[in-house]
Amino acid sequence: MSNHPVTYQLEKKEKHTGARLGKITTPHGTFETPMFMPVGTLATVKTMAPEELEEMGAGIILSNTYHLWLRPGADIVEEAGGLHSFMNWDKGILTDSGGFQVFSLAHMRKIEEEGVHFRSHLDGSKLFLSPEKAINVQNKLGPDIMMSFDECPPFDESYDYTKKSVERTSRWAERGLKAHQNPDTQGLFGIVQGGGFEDLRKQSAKDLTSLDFAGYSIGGLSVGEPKEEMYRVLDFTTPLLPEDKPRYLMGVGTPDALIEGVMRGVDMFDCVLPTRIARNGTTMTSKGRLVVKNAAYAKDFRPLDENCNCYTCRNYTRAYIRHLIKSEETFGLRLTSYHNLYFLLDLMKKVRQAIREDNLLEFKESFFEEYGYNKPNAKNF
RNA sequence: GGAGGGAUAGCGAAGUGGCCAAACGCAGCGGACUGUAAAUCCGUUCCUUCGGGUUCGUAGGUUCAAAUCCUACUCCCUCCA
Repeated sequence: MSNHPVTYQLEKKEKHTGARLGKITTPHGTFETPMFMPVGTLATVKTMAPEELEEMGAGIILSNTYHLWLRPGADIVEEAGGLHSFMNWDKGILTDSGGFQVFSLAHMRKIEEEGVHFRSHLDGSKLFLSPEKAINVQNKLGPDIMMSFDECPPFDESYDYTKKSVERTSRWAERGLKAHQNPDTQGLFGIVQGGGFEDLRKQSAKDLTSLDFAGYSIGGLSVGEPKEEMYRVLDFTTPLLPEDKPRYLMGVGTPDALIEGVMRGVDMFDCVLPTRIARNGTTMTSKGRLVVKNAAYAKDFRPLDENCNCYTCRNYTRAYIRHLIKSEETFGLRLTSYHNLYFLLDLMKKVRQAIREDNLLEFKESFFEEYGYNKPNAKNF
């Protein structure tokens, strides 16, 4: 096993669950885990300044290979001195490989053993992304953590197809590892796939852990399947991953799934949900979802969340934020984005504290109760 | 005083005898959103006991049938005096 530039240090495991408290060290600092990572696809967490992300406690953010490759192009980012310099963010950066776009742009791409042929979503031009190309681009972008180029099939894909896909993703992972040019400064993660099939998840985990990745992520979840299905898969998948490396559950960002994921031994999460719903006028609060753009808040002069200490909640009211959003003022989107990110980062902070104190189950119970997950027909993420 | 144009649902605006409870846009209301083709998308907005009932400035009329044709009236706009 070589020395990776990204390392995991386990501090303790919660007494009653599989939850892990730890630290991940990257060339751009150390952050505590479990951690939620804000998503900044195009080298910006939409509407947020890096200073604000730092202020709210983000230690690492995401960006995206496919999107940056198309615009502005990997060479420009490289010439700028890499992503950190380009976007003025000196903490951790993780780039997704473009694997998710194999899923989300499914109707304009074609998968082959060599790689994936895409149609650019920007101008329709023909593109080709391979495991080597994805690594090559990420080497130029210069994130602390790079992801292997994988295929993320739909959860309800057939066993036969999923099996073929898993095997190909494993081969792609190995090819990516070989193509990696900066193993001393950038860590590369492998992505476990396999849909809802236990033996395929096992196969995928076995293939990938036989290779020396800096960390492992669990992909192919949170793609529309019921939460119980995701938890079921996590139950048998996280135990397949090495104890001494980071575990990253991709695409998860609902409060309950974050806690459930932590209890099953996950260290890192990312999700566009908090920032996307924020831009669409919805917020997460300790009392559950609050659609601040709704008429009910027109004359509500309380903060979004009376238990929140974020910049938004310390200074602005629901009525004002609703007004801004209804008026399409960008400041409104900033305020809700700030709050939602703060909410999840703060949630993870509380989760870490609960692990430290061995009372994660109690914490979960009271959080769920407050948030409204225990109510029968509660509308919540 | 004279000549012409116009009044359509919350607003703007199509429609000029039947397929019109009336296109479309906006505004309003609600919903969706999970490794971001998303500051996007979807639904809905006369009343209703869901059978139907009342609408297209107002009042009459023609017609089997009128937002659409005719008459009068009211109001608005433009031009001329």
